[in-house]
Amino acid sequence: MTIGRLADAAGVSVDTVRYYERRGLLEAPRRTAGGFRDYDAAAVRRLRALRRAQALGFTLAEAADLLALSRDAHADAEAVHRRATEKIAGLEARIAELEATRDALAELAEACGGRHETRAECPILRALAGDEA
Amino acid sequence: MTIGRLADAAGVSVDTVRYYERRGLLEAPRRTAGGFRDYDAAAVRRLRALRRAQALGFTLAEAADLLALSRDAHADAEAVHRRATEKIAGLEARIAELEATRDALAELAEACGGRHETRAECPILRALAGDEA
DNA sequence: GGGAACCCCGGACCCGGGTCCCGGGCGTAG
DNA sequence: CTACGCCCGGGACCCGGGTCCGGGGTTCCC
Repeated sequence: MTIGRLADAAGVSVDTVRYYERRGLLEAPRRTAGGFRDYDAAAVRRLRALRRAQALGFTLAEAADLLALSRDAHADAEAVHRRATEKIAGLEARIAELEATRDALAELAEACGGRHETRAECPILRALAGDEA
Repeated sequence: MTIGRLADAAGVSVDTVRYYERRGLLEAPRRTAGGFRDYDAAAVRRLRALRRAQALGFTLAEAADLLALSRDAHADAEAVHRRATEKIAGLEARIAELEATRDALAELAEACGGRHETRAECPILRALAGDEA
């Protein structure tokens, strides 16, 4: 299977596949006589697994790490569970940050409302100017 | 006021001030005879306002845009309000994405639990492998 | 066997928001 | 007048995850 077919099968671009190989996330496949990469079905599974891990919020490095755990030896399912728990905590933290930002902005937007005050009175502009008192 | 004092006053680094100037977010100040940047109190206010806008979730370009609105002519407070509303929507969308990711991961983590199944049974690893059925 | 479609490699570039480094020039207190 | 700290410009580099490009070689179908 050529890189193009692998890419199609996994729903990524050819460039992405080569990029993953450079990053060490995807093993370098054997080559045809002409030098073309030649992949097997395992590569499709691996690539899809990487994408699923990514969709679950893991970075590429973390995804590779997770897959290594699943491949390595006597499955350390506890380690996998820990990675997941940490990632959830990270997501929660990020969500909390964004919510705090959203709340602050929503409060200002509401105070501002549809009312078209002059710029000196717009709560948003006042907040930016530092009129917090 | 030198760039170092401005940076201290606004709580950013000297490099950041120069970076903002390069980006056109901060007006190039006048210079001393020796070529040093010489800032006034307005620069401190401007820099702080940029940082506040950033803290409210705006990118630097958006922050500059907002400040331009507040400076321009007969305050178009409605435009400011619209920018805020759009940004809130963007934040909500991002939060929803992260929550979906978190929920998916939390579900897997709970199914996995503390129980140390073999890797073939760990729901997280199974999900990565594509065993969704 | 011809030509279209695909693949090779390596490097440059993108987003956003900076940080770090270098060699050399100011500015000021002692 | 000297020493030390701050400043100058400009370019390179960081994170993460890719994308795009150019010039050339390979495969495969008709």
